[in-house]
Amino acid sequence: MSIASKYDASQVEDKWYRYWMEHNFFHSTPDNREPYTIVIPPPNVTGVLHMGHMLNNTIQDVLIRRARLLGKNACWVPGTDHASIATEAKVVAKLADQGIKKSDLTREEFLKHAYEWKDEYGGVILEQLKKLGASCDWDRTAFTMDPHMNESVIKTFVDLYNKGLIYRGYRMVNWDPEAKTTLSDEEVIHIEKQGLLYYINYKIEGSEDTLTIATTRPETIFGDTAICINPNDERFTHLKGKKAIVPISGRVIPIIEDDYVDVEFGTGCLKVTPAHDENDKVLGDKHNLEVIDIFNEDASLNSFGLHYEGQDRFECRKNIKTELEESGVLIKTENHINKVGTSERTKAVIEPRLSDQWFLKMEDLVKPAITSVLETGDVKLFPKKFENTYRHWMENIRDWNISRQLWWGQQIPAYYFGDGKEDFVVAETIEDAVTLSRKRTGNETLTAADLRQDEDALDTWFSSWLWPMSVFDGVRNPENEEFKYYYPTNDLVTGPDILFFWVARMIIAGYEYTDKRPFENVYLTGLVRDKQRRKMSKSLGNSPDALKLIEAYGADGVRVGLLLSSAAGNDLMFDEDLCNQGKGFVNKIWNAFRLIKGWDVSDTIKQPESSKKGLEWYNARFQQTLIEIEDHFSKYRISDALMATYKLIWDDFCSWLLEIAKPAYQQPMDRTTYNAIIEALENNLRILHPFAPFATEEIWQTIADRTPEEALIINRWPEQGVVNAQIIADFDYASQVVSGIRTIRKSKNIAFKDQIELHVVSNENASSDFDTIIAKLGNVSEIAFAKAPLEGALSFRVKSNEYFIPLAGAIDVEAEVAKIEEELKYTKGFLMSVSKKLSNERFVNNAPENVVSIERQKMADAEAKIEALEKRLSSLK
RNA sequence: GCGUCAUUAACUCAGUUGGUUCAGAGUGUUACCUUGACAGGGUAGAAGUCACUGGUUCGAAUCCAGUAUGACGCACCA
Repeated sequence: MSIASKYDASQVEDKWYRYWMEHNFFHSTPDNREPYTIVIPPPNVTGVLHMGHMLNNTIQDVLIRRARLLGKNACWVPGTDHASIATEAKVVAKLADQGIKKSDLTREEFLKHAYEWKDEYGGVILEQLKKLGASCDWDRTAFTMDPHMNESVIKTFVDLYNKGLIYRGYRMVNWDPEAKTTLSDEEVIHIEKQGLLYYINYKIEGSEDTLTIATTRPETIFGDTAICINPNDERFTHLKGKKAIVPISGRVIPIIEDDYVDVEFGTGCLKVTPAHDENDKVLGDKHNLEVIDIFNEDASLNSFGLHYEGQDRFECRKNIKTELEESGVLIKTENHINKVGTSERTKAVIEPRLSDQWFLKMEDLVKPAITSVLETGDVKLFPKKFENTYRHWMENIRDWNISRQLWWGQQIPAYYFGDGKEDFVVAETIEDAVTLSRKRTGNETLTAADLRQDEDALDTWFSSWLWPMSVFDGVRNPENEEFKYYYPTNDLVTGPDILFFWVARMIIAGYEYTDKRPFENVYLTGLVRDKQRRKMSKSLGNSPDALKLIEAYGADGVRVGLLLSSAAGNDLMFDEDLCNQGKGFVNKIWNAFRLIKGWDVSDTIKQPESSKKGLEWYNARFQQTLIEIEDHFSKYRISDALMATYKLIWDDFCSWLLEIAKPAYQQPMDRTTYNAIIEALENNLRILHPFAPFATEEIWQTIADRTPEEALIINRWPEQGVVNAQIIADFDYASQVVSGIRTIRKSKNIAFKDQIELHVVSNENASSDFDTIIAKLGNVSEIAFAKAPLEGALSFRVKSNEYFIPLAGAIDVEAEVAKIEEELKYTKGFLMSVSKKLSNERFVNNAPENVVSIERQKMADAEAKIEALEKRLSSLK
């Protein structure tokens, strides 16, 4: 059989993915094994796969595949969320292309379009995950607006309302004029923007005097209902009790006093616009000011804006500047940097706006979520540094605005039976609402037709915070078998950017509804950045096309590349070279397999000693690495686990073991060694499988014909044995001897095919177990023991052992002397520092015993080496 | 403004209770090596004042304080 010298992922990956799917290996049903569960952070239906998804889904797949190999019942639940704002915007835009306005549609008609859109595009990202190799249980694919998920959300809302935790309030909220909806505080991103500070004169009523205010938003003067000064500000005592006249509108407003005003800032006179500023609203409430809302829902001016009616706020700002200038009341403008709230989704500048919204009281709900993460460790964050951020948010939490003025999402189950603000009931179904309304009103003739459901939908996160429960139907049926089996889930892998949006809220919901954590460990990945350290994002266009990367490097290559340099929680500077390295690694093990497969095997020859010893050593190294990997995984140091695997396979297996075992050209190999090498390769495939699932399965299945039950994906993780540390140390010593030989060959241009002799003056009592290996790898005809240094030979030393390679002629005594003198100098310096340490009484008395004895050993080693070097030197002179 | 985290080789990063020849890895780079697994390879080498300044200690990349730079989070004064 001929095997390609280059591994071609494109020929392999789809084949095995199909095979795994056909045999249902990703599917999980409850049984008596220990469950291991992950729920995917549901990507939103408008999304396409980007680097962040690639990273965190690769990590999840590594964890799931490893759990599967460890014999656990691994269940990875995939799905998507409905992303109300983003999706509604897409659907509105698509309809606009077809000449349809949302306002011309009924809610039902709009939702029909939205579902059509979702059915067409909503699954794209999940299909892309398959290319990456994600072994999700696709039969369980969930969507936050599936009927049973909707029911769970509504049930939760009603329950929280009945507990008195949800209330309706008239508040200043964050209004996104583009999406025409409110946002929660978490959805607002503050960005520094260069703006202007406008200084504007207001006339004082009944006098020719003026006062000057400073504002960043001159267009809001139409909403001014007071001027506020600090009562202690002596500059303005003459203004007390007077009234001011707003420019343009000519409205007369009171001058009020409040020490909220900062004397230092601006002019010391503050215009108060209660409808359009949170702090002004507070002032307004305190001083009983009128509230004038000057904006429409798209942030254009309404009739209070007079001749600016209909203009956008920013357009108006420009125009009003001109008018104020012309009328001479605009004194000056200054550059001013201020932080402006923008919408996370639409990037629109947020407009503070007063309106009726639904809120969830957070104060008591967060308590178990604080205790579990910060005190009991019931839920653990990796890396730990996020605990501080978490604490800060949790301890300063504000009530959550959960209503959105959108149609795409779960409609709020509040039903109005009258025009009063309090004339509503909250119920899971319209039937219940009717019953409740009859009770409230005493009107027994009331029917569903008399009720009007609240127009608003719920925040998408109000669905996804239930995710770990609702995907197993645990909200509606907490006693169902699956929920009891899979919940609490084990690990959650996500980006730190949704720590509050999602992770914290899931923890809150988990404890509120099950009294249990929703998951045990939260692994927060870093952000993927480009080489200029910019965050990769769709809007910057600096994210490489995920599928093209997979095409170019193979899914395995991309997975390995991404993981190699992504320590937990640290940002990842993405560079395509990493994928290339991943691809190179896959190719390396492929070629190792090719080499092994190409050997002729003979049953009649005996196993060479070198192979036997080499295998003993490799097995010890393998066991040692297994422990290391285990330790890395336990700390979520995925990249370290991969690097340990990488080095084991590349350095120990390929560079050492295969070179040791390799038979001479066109010679066969003994059966014992061959079988052992295959076994070692299979073990390597087992531990590499989570990182590079496709290539490992391909090699696994090519090694031998396997039944589906024997597929690698459902095979077993190698068993942990005892590590023989001595053999590893002895081999390490031998490898230094090999390295010494190579260095000399290199420096003297002795070709490898030319055999050499090696003479040893043994001072070290080193093990001779690996002499056959030294002979083979150094192409040494004979290892001879000598009592004294050899004349006319090149030399090197390992510890205090001296090695000589006789070389006819061409020995440069002077160079040899210089080399030895340098080694001597270094070793003496080293000895000095060690003996200085040991002669320090306080060190010997205070340092732990083992540290002192290590230092003693170092001193003895150095002394022995110096002695050998000096002997050698005198023999040369 | 407050807080958190970072700063180690040309690049990306490890360094896990302060103590091995502890100053590391991978990539890159330099020199040499291609009939026989792999040039996506091999062998050997070079490369760092562990940001800076002090302190604690027998001993500091590691602990403490301050400074600088950067990232992130939170709150903001119009």
